[in-house]
Order: sequence, then C-alpha cells, then structure tokens
Amino acid sequence: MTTSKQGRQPGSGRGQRVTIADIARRAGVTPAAVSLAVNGRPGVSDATRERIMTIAEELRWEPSPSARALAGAPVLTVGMVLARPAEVLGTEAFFGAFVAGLQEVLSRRDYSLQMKIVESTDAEIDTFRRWFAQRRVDGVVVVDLRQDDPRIPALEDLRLPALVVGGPGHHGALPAVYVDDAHATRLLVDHLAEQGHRRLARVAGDGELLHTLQRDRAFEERCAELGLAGVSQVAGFGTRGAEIAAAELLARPEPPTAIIFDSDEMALAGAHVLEQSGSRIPQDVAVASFEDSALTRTHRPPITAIGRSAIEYGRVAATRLLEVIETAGTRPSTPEAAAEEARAIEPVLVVRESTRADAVRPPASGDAPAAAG
Amino acid sequence: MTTSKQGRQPGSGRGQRVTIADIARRAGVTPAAVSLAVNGRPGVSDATRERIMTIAEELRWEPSPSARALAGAPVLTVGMVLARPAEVLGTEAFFGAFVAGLQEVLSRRDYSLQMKIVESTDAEIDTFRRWFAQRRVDGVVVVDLRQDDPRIPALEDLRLPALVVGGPGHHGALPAVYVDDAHATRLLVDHLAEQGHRRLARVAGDGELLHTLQRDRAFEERCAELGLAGVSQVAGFGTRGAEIAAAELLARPEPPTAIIFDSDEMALAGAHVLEQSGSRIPQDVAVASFEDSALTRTHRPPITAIGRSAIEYGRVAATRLLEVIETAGTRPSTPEAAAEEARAIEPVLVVRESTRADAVRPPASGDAPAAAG
DNA sequence: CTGAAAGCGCTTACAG
DNA sequence: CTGAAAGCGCTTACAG
Repeated sequence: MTTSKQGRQPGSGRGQRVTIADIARRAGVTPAAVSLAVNGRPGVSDATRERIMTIAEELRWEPSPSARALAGAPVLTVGMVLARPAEVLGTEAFFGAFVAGLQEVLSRRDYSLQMKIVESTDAEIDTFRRWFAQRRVDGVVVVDLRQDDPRIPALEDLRLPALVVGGPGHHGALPAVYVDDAHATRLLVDHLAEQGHRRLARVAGDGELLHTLQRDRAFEERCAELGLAGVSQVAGFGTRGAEIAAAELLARPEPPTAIIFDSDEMALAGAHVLEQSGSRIPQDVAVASFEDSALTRTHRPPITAIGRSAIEYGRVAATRLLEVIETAGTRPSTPEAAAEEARAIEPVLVVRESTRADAVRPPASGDAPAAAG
Repeated sequence: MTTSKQGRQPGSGRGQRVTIADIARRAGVTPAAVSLAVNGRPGVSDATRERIMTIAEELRWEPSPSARALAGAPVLTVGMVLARPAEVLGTEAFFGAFVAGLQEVLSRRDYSLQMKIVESTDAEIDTFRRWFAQRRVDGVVVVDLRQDDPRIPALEDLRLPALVVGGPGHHGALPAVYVDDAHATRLLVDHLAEQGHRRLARVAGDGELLHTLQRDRAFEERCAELGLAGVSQVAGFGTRGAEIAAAELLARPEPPTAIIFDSDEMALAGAHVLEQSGSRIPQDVAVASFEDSALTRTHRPPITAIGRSAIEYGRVAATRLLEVIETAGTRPSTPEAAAEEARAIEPVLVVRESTRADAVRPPASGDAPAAAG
C-alpha cells in the first residue's frame, strides 16, 4: 500500500518504467547530469558519474530508443529493401547467409536491421524516402545493383547514408563494397584452360544485374587473351532457361567442352540435361558455377564453384555501413571520397570433380579417391 | 531569402521536416486536431478531416515513429532472437525462407522485424527483458522450442506479447503455431509401410528440440501399430553424425530397408554413405527426409520428404503474432484462452524416387520415366 | 563542473 | 465538435 517503499516501485515512467528522472532523484542531480553521465560525455565529475552509473544499474535502467531518437540521437537502425518476392528470397541460399552476416555485426554494435519487401524499384525508392522522412533508419544498404540503377541518384538526392553492395563502379557518389566478378571470371576461365579446354561456354542469368555484365565482359576478354573460343548464352532467371541453354550448346556443330553457369541452381539444372543426353561430367563436358552452396557440394559429381562467403559479405557490408553512418556529416565529403569503394571479400576458386580432367568417377560413389586417367 | 514562401520551405521541424504543426498552421487548426484526423479518430468534422488530409498529402507529411512511440503508440516492430551462430543460420535453408515469409506479412502491415543474434538462451532472455524495458518491440516470436524451455516462463513473467513457433504443447500460457510433427511422422511411416517395408529406421538430429522428441514418440507408436520393426538412432547436429548412424544401421544383422532422416542435409550425407557401401537407393534401401529443400529435389535419386513451406510458416506466424499484439490487454485473458494454439500449415508428403518400390533408375539419368520393376 | 529550461513530434485526457 | 495543455523520456544548448 505504501508507495514510498524503495524497491517496491520500479520507476515513475509509463507502466512504471525506470527513467533518468528516477535516477536523478536518487542521485540528487538533474536529469541532464544523468544523461551526460550515462552517455560518457564530459560535464559531470568522476565521482558523480560513478554514483549515477551505479544507481542506473541498480534500477536496471534502459534508455528509451524513442526518446533518444526524438531528441536527435541516432535511431540505431539500418534498413534494407528487397524488390523481390518472398518466394524468390526464400529459396535463395545467398539471402539468408547475407542477412545472418549483417545481423551478426549489427547486433554486436546494438544496431538493428529493418527489412522490407516491396514489389518494384519505384516502391523501393519510395520506401527510402519515407524512411528518411520518418527518421526511421540511420542508413541503408542497397543490394541487387543494376546498370543505370535509378536508386543511386535517388539516394544521392536524399542524403541518407547508404552503402551499395555491388561494383566496382556504377554506384555514383555512394560508397560501395563488392566482390570482384571480373576476377572470379578469370579464375574460372584460367582453371578450365589449364585443364585443357579450348571451347568454353557461359550461361548467364539475369542480364540486368551489374555483375552479369561484368562477368560477360571479363569472360570474353579472358577467352580472347588465352586464344580460347568462348560463347555466351543468356538464359534469364530460373532453371528452365539454363536447361534450354545447355541443350542448345550441346547441339552446336562444335559443342563446348566446358560450361560455366551463373548460379548453383542453373548449374545443377544444366548438368542434368547434359547427363540425360549422355554426356559424362567431367569427361565429356566440364561444369562450373559462379555460386557455391550446399547444392554444388553435394551434387554428384561435386561442382567446381566460386566461393564467396555470403556471411562474410554481409559482415563486411555491415561494418562498412556503420563507418559511413558514423562519419556522415563529418566532412563536406567530396564525391570522390564519398564514393570510395572496397573489395568486400576475395573470390576463391573451389575446384571439385566436375572440372577435373583426371577425374574418374567410380559408379555409385562420390568421394572415393580417383585413379589418374 | 523570404521565409514565408509556401513550397520553398518543406517544414518547420528538425532538418526542415514536415510535422503536424505545419499541417495545423496551414489548415488553421490545432496539432491535436491533425492528430485525430490522420489517425481516423472521432473528434473532427468530416470537412475538417478532409482538408487536413489533403494538406498532409500535399506536404508529404510522414509521421515520426519515435514521437508516436514516445507518446504511447505501438512501435510497429516485432522482435526475434536467434541463439545460434550466423554460420549455422546462413547455411540453413529454413531460416531465410521463414524470415522472408515473416517479412512479407509484416511489411504489408507496416510492421518491421527486428532480429538479434546472441550466444546463449540466457542472453536471449536478457534481450527480451531489455527490449521490453526499452519498449523497442510490440511483441516477439520465439523459435527453436525445446522441452522445459526457460524462455516460456520468462516471457510469461514479462507480459510481453509473444508467439511461440512450435508445439503442440510445451508453450505454457503463450499462444503458439506449429506444424504437426507427429502427423508428418505418420505420413512417412505409412508411406514406407505401403511400399512394403517392414524394418524402418529413424536418424534423429538435435535431441533437445521439441519436435525431435515428438517425432521419436510418433515413430515408435506408429511402427508398433503397424507391426513394423522400428529403430531410432540419435545422430546429433551436422552431417557427420548422420553418416555414422547410416553406417551403423547398415552393419546390423538385420539392417533396415528404409531410413528416415531428420533433415535434408542429414539425408544426403546418409545417402552417400549408403551408396558408397554398395546399397542402391531405393532398391536396397529407401531414404526419406523430414525437411524438404532444393537439396532433396535435386539429389539423384530425388528424395522423398515432408514438405512444409517455411515461407508459409513465416507468414502464418507473423499473422498470428499481429493478432496477439492487437488483442493484448483487451481481455483479462484466461491462461486457457491465451495459450491457444493453431496448426500453422499441414505437412505434406512429397513422394520421390528414393522411396518408390517400383523405381528403376537408368544409369546416369534422373527424371526419365521408369519401367516397373 | 552543475542547474534549469526548451525542445524533439506526437497523443491523450480535459475543458469549453 | 474544437482548443489549449500536459506529458512521453531523452538531449542539447545556455546560464551560472
């Protein structure tokens, strides 16, 4: 019944929440002093600060994010918009891993990730505008970079801290992290050339994505440099296109002896077409993928792929975005400085049986040591 | 230079943000009237309301989530804590799909999802406490339900709206959605019995998870009912345990003719062991999985599995949680009513070649029509 | 180093 | 139906 009993009554705020006013009262100082103390800012003596901190802990005080944000502090939230249906995201291994990597870094720094699924790029830009107007996020991460991406100028106008995942180039005055797809392409082409292949093919996915174009260019260039015959086929999204592309390649008068697919799903779909038409992998035709995953690892034969840890990619992106947010407004930031870009992670070639010239696959077996051909 | 030019000056708030004060001034009413109007609450005439709404749109006003939250409105955020390392999350297909499903529903309702990765269950409970104290989320979704899960009583104490993903049962006074694992188990056992199998085995994953126990029990019961010999092996997390379990099962004097694995990764690992030791799938031993994914679909032979759309599961969970949040505090809510549970989605048996008694696998081919054995 | 005040943008009683 | 005010919990100048 008595309301003065200390410890009975958690705090004076809404729903008995503990506020800095409670701490101030106990410590015999003003709320402003508490604010300075708990934020580690100068303005209070060490003795006072320590007393305040002790009381704050005793009372299990937690700062109110809303109040802080309203008073002008960062909201400790970063945003990511995905203009792809949930169905596509859910089946893509990259998404979950990338998000997990982002989360790991953000959680540790007490930031949270806000995600939103929208229908179109326009809706995505609109979401950025609204988030900015609402002060809902401190910054955003932009994925699925395309050529002449309309999101870039929109974000430049907004002056909302943003990190582009993709590149190099094509990210305007925004900072970016990327995986070097041209380099990855060369790793694959060089490996296949070393295995003795002279006629290579590339089956490409979504032609609008920037990295698809970069792979196209690098593929042509490297084949030319090494004096190889290289053909490209655009298959579009999904596995159906990859199946058709594989069939068409096989039907050529001089079919390629090695095929590089843009994704793991495409590689598997293509491989099945090859096997059904009687081609053995890798003896008749080698198969490689730009995307590594459990699918490529567990397929028989296991498929050579570019390993670029999506988790690590997420971690690097989160780390870089936090840097961008924290230095935002610090300098006038010349476009050149702002547009700084960093390689996120090195692509690595993971060689597996699907491209080994010396591989002999024992029937009904996978990992058994292979005798040299 | 003139500051009175309408349209030149976006708003009067911090960083020229448009606030309800700007709208009020233009409409010749008080901010309170604007608040009532934009929130569709009674207290303003229809004419006034319409005028206010028009101005709000013209000015492209966006409500401030922080201000709303501080004034007591919901924060429009739900939380999810994951006590698993990013590495594990990233490689699990279920995670990305479940999150995509959650997001889809939440985004549409203007809610956002806050995620946090922590190290332990204690840290998870601590996060719930802090989120509650901070008023950071309106509710939480609890995944990876275990037996005697300490999170349940902790959340009951907190009175933070929470939805348990898992069950039936074991979720205390909290509402829950679940997939009926006992039913899924019966689907698998019945199917294998129909295919003529009399000696079944089950290779189980993490023994602490509630659904593992439920599968164990249902497996034993159903085998007994049908007069089948059923053995269970606990393999633990990861693929290594599944490989060992498969090898041990094969080495038995009377080895099983059909094996059910708890996950897709385990099924694949087990299948490879079987094939390496010379067993043909499905002729010598049938293989099935509790978890469907691209792995089971693309494996040769494709593996029979329980399909339970993780995306749909996420959608159902989000929908139910929003209901819980919206009705929170409405009634005194008897424990019985609160603890209501709902089946999230029906498990479906997806029969594939790995369990078809009549399947004859053509060499080096997958989907070709099979002649009856 | 400390205190008193204003303000962030909204909502919610409480009078008229 | 409308207006004026207080308050949510914090931060940030601004005086002493």
